[in-house]
Amino acid sequence: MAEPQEPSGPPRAPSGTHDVLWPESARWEELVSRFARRAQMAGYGLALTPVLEEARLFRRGVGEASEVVTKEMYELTDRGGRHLALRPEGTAPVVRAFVQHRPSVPFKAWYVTPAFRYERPQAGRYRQHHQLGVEALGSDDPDLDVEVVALAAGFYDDLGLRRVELSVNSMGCEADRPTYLSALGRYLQEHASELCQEHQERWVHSPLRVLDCKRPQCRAVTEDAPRMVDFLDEACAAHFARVRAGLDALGIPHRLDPRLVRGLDYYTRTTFEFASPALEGAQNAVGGGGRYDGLAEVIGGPAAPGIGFGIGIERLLLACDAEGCFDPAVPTPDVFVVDVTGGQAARDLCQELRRCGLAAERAFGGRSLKSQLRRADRSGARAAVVVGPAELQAHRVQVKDLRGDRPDREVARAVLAVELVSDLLGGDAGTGAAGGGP
RNA sequence: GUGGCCGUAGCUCAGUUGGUUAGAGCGCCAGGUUGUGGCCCUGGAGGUCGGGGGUUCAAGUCCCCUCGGUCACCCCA
Repeated sequence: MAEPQEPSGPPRAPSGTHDVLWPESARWEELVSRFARRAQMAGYGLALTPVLEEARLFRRGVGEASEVVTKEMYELTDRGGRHLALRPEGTAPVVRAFVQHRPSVPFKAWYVTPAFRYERPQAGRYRQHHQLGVEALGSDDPDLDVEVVALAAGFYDDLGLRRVELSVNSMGCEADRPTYLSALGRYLQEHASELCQEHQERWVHSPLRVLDCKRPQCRAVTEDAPRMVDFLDEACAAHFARVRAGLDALGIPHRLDPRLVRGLDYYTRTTFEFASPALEGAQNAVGGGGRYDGLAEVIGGPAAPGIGFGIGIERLLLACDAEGCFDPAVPTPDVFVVDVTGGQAARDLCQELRRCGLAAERAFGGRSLKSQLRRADRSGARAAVVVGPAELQAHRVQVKDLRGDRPDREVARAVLAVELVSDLLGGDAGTGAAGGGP
């Protein structure tokens, strides 16, 4: 544990965290709203759960064996002596809420949340990153698996991503996994000397992790290792077959990856991962998830099967950049109010125009006419409303078309809002929005 | 947590073998037009050269430490 040293200079975002400011944040707004729309269309409602949870939730739920919990979790003791943790992932908290409140099933929820993992930061890997996800509890119907995977796949499609590759596997269940683990164990024992240095030591402790190892020695060994999919009992095999048939039926391309092992301990049966080959480097998983039929029980609740996924927003946006897609227009004001008579007119006009449904912007601080018009232009507003002494006197304003070549015109102040709504919003919007208190 | 590379204005970057007051483009502000934006021209503001220590007559340039970024490992979103 490093001795913390007092940083110098003004405070900055901690290592591995980052700010998202305008206009980049406009992409986040659009991204989240598209996901929300898709989730709602499929019957998922928003779930908001605390960023802080009891640390034991993750120890038990995510698992003592997972590195996410053992090496990467942000833990703290609060003033009341409670042992808490910043959520390292999104599933366990939703399952905890499900167990705590027992909503009717199937319980289908979507979320957007920060997730915290103490790792060495690099591109696409942060100590605080953000995930979009869904969880569906209370049914083990394989068609639910298909629905969940299809939701994610459709979302990638929505963003214009064309190169996202879906891998699927089945991890089996409590009944058939021991048989597989002993078969895998026997195989690894025979080939232990051929494994990479790290796994020569560790294969006994976590044999499944060897399957995930990317070093050539381990890859060579696991190429012919026993595959979980060959050890599924009848029910699990049928379940997995139905899932794959469902994906085929919906036209969702996918590839069986018998070595797909996910790093969180709770997974059973269906697991899946979306990777973007457009992303350089190792951080190319843009989403992943699976079924967790034992999780609710593990954390002390009723038996309740479930499935879900998480999508990393930062990585997803990197993938969009790499593919050159999802570049939504940054919202701009409809109208920019220029006032060289002291500011009261701008104050009042902005309020009025906004009430009528127009996005109105202005300058502050008594700037020159030239300066205000320059800002109007750079704001991207389609029109400028100019108020000078003469206009003020005559109860009129000048309207300038900033994007086209329509000549300037004078409009009576009293009818300005109506005129602009008609001009800029196509005539029908905003008419009901006027009135009401300030 | 291990190792490699990098850190100069808000942004993208120049800065010669260590050598006067550290530069450019973009952006920002103002002026060129006593009331008219974009294009153009002129000027201005803005830098503890990431931070600290050391070597030296002299450090943005060299050394050490540290912080941050980045890449690989690891892990995963």
